[in-house]
Amino acid sequence: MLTRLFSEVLPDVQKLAGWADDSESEDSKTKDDDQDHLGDEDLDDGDAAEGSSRAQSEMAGDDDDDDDAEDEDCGDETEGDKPKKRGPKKRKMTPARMERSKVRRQKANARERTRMHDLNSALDNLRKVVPCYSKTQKLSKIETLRLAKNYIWALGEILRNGKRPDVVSYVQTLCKGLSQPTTNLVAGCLQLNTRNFLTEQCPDGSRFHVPNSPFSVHPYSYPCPRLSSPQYQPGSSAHNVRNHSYGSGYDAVYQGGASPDYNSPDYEGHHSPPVCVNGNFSVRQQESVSPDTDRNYHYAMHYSGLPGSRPPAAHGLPFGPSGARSGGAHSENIPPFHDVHLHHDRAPAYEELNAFFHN
DNA sequence: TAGGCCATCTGGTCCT
DNA sequence: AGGACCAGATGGCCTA
Repeated sequence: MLTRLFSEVLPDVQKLAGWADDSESEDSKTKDDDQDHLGDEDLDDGDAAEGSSRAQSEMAGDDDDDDDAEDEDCGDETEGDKPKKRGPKKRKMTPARMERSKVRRQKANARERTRMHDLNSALDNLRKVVPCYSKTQKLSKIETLRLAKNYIWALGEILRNGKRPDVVSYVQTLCKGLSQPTTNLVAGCLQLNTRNFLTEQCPDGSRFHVPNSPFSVHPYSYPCPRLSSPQYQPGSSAHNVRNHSYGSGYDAVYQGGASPDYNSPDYEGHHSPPVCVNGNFSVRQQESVSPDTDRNYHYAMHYSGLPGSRPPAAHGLPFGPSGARSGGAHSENIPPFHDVHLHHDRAPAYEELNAFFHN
């Protein structure tokens, strides 16, 4: 069920994307003006990066650890009329104390490394459950979160409307706010034939339609500036997800059509300007359409449980179209895929989603 | 070389 | 006191 997918993925995504509450902004970052304890934190020169100058300036007074005068390094004499600082006095940095501080800092560093590794692991798992996954071309962290957010939104729209969406809206929703390379990758994953968008133009030159499409497709009323833009270089960045520039993706015009109500209060999609989905489909994507892709001219959402609609065997998906999986159903157990894959056949939720898209 | 992305270190803050 | 979480700083790697 979709609700099960929500319950599995949503908490992580909410945490990762910072959805659940924006209360962190109200997190009082009031700096305690009494920072004498900083002097106790000896910086570890061994494994530390060359590091923050602020920290090095903080430790200036700790070098002579065996010095008896403890209070001078607070700079009290320079405070002038200010009262002497209260609170615990700064303690001497004996060699033993420095050693303990060093060990404590190393332990903290190790914990932080582990924590970040866990976070990255969670992101990897998230990459595997969003509609597009490439082992060789990983989505960046921010793009993964954006795509996941869009994906959840799209699924929610399906639940709310109770009917299948048109595929263009679905793709547009998925690609909302994504960079052009990521959009290319997503479109490639969905095997959305760019021919539909780039060449199937109506005589009036302003509307598109998708012939033979099983989906209801809404015409586009506005031409996409990217297609005629000098910056639009067909095939220049297809499948190049990393090291891309977000700049060029933000000046495009959203292409109207049937789409979720992005202005609805429960859609928080204004982090980035919308992208032009049409323009994001590069021609290389079109040119690189393999015979397999041509055979799967219809969108990859057609990978469903029905006979004859399985994904290409070359993908070698370990799971059958029924969504049955050996072992646990938790996303942690999803094995890696060898290349770009759809995920709609890996869980009952996908099966249900497929039902919407299947004729 | 600039810009994007990432890993890591670090200190501050909050919580138990 | 110690751990978790966070954000800033820094440097490395890669690509256009």
